[in-house]
Amino acid sequence: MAAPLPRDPIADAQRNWEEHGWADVAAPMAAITAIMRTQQILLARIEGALKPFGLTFARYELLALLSFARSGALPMNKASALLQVHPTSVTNAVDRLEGSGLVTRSPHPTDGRTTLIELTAEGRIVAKRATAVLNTEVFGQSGFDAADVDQLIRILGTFRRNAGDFAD
Amino acid sequence: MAAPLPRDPIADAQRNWEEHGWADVAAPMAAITAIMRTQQILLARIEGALKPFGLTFARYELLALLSFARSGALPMNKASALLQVHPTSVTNAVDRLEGSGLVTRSPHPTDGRTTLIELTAEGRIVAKRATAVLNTEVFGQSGFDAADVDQLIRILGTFRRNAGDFAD
DNA sequence: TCCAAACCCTTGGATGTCCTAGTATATTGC
DNA sequence: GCAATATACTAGGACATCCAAGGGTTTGGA
Repeated sequence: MAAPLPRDPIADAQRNWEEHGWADVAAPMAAITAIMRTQQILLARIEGALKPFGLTFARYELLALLSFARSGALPMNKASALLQVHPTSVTNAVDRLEGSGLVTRSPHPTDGRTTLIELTAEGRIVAKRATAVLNTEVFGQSGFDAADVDQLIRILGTFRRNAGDFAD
Repeated sequence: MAAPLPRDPIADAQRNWEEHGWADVAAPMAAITAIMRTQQILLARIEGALKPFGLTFARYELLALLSFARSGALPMNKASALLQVHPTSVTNAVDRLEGSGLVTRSPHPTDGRTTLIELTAEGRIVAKRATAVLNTEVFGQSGFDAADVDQLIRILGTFRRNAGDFAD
């Protein structure tokens, strides 16, 4: 782990923005940069917790999504839409999960264009165990207090809705 | 742009967590997932704004950092620390920026191990123009209201400090 | 009926991130 | 003064993401 910096680099950037005549957008710049950095920190924690399972976050998300589907199966395009990633990213994740024996591909019964992704028995077990570890090691120790968690859910929920993620 | 989903997939995930007996970590899970998704949306906006300049966010960050350095030059390891990315990521960014003629590498005057990255005249101009576009198209239209921006800066600042980013 | 438009998935290419190693230079301790 | 340790950067590899393009399947209007 790198030694902490003496000062917050994002606060410094905000000051730079203000001094260069961009005071009107300095705060949003700092907030957005902080989101980028926070994502990086959280992703590293998540990947670390998943490593023992041979999973990455992208693959875990797909596994978790399938485990919540009634039938344990979903069309590729549905998974792409729900995970909000490019279809090729799903292809990539399925290739690797299939290689690990955690999911299988099968043809859609009525639509020849569609491929169904299905959880294997082992995939279901791994999803359960990985979730337990993530809950304990990451989500249970997020470092956000309860009130801030609520704030984040509210603020980011509004943002995502305005960005066109969902209509709700 | 994909059509909005009928419902918020993260809120659905939160409900799933609660129904499976993980109610105690359902909210932090939702907050963290929302941060991941928000980062993805913001990154796409930023990359879109930078595309006309032939820049990516990683390269822009390095350019911006250099433009705020008094001398317009920084050692690679300093840049790595301030941008909080792996040294190899800086090597990669410098390779490409150097190829575009926006920065140059030069030996450190006293430490033979160190390489200085220096902004070229063109690099300085591009940095300035790219910043102007980002300010107008992204930071100036973040979709966060002023009060929420303050909340984000506070919440994520505390998080980053606790994560060991800075001592401040 | 039949062909064009729409849709689904995959392949190939470009980028970025990190990790592990390896090379070169500095610094430290005996 | 010299060997051991620490630091700085780069090369190569694994993954993930997106875009552009291509081939197969469906759907819908002429």
